[in-house]
Amino acid sequence: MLDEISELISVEDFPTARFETRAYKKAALTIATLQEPIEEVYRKGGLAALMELPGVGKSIAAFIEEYLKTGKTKKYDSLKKKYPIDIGALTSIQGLGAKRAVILYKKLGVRNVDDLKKAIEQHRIAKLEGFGEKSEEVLQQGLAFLASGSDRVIISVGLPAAEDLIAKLRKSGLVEKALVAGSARRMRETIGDIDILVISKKQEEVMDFFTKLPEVEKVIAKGPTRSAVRLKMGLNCDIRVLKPESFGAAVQYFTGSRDHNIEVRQIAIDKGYKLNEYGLLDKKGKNVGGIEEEHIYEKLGIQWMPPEMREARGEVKLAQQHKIPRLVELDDIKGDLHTHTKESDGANTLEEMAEAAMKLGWEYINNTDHTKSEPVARGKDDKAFEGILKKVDKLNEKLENEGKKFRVLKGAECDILKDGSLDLTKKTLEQMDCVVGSVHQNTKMDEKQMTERVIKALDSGLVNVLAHPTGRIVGVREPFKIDLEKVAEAAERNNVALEINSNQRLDLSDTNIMLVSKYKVMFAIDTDSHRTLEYSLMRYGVGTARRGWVEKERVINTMNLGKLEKWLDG
DNA sequence: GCCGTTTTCGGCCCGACTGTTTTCAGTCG
Repeated sequence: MLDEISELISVEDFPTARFETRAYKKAALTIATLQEPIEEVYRKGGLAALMELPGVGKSIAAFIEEYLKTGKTKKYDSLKKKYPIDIGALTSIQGLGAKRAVILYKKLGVRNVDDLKKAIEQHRIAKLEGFGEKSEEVLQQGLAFLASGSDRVIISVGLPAAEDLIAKLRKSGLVEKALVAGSARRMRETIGDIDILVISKKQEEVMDFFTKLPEVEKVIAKGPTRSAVRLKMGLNCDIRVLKPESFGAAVQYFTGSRDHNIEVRQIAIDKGYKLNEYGLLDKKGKNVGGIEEEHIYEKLGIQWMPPEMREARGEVKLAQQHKIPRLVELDDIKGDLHTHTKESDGANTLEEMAEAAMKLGWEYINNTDHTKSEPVARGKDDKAFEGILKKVDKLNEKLENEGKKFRVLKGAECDILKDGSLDLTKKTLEQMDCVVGSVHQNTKMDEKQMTERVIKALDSGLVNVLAHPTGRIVGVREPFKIDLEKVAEAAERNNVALEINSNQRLDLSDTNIMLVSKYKVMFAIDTDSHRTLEYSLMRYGVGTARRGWVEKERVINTMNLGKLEKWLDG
């Protein structure tokens, strides 16, 4: 409702309309990204608690209270009476904003997406004043795009696509510098578009080259400094050609996030500067920023921070105090504690998995085939694990004889059953170096039951890592209900590491990592690889950990083998 | 309508691109 109000006010022309639009938009965003339902906030703290929320003041707090009490609000109803249109759906169409949506309503009676479709079919839009053939075409394409259901893609798909484009730009010889900005640089779990920044003296040639790449499906906009295309893979991609002296500011600006930038820009203003994508400008309008974004932060007296942290979650304040932590890096990773082989549902042999891990410079992997309750994944019972463990011993012996400094740990991805018991006997599990416990089935239980189930497994003392603690799969499966704080408490108590799964799960997520970080809990960043190629996913787990502000010291697979073994025994 | 270690009144980001226009409004990021 707040979003709709924001849109509808934007078409009004009273003097402060554009600012009220922004105010409602901000409040809507705050509430949409709240960690708990707004009902809870109000129930706990009433009107005062509502007004504590960023962007929520007296009026909007009263609005929320009215809604929670009566299920409706006068403000919304009266605006909807004036503009009885589905403004949210209409403005979600690329190329259609609130103003023209209202014009379409007033002139043609278009109230929703279906009406718009009809108006386009009847060719009525091109004839309107202020519109034209091209406008009608743009709307038609916008509708088609909407229908195609194009959405955000997971970072492990989006970032490589962006990096391929960067590689092509560099190879073209037309650019002096090229990099990916935006949410991909921040390693957000999903990205909605790709932002590319380049320095080049050959603006026009770069744009020609880029818009004609085979990956491009359609050119949306093309100018000397900015072009936008739709890629065949379904994402939009923006490219900007910059002058060297603006590059630092542009990298900072286009990396975002938007909220982070608002905070940084405020500091610039306080210090008498003006910060935009072209530079950090002093009072005389002279650009004092530099070619690297570090210069911008430096000049503002803020410590530079990794892009993954820039989500307006307190990092700016921390940077002002020069207390930015040293986050875990891909190079810190010494091995992978969650891997599968052909033995269960993987694609490679144990030897191949070990070989590939050695090539990455890792010191160990943990061999974790599925257990018997996962027949689909060809899970193994106690008897079968006897054989598997022997195989691991044999391989380790062979590696040692060859003088290789590498170890395969004995483990399993052991199902945590419905009642919290484990899918293998104590005897089998005790022979293992590192047991990864995970919930795969009966995930629909209520929060209390699920929490107790997992805690019981952790309290068994047999589990070393809790895999994908919320069970979610990005874009596929919602997390199950579980009280992660209680789980973290149990994990701390039992010396169990919580997994940050690098595969399509990205579980724990960045915000969940932050949630459990108040406990002295350790993490394991795993790839859950089912083939050697999936080891490359490790960077996304590390990225997610970094988004949760995780330091190297909190990650057990940054330890060398000796230290890790000690930790596992402890 | 929100916000405030310089302000409780007076600010609030702004430039690029496009289409429909003869100088600009709408949309987007």
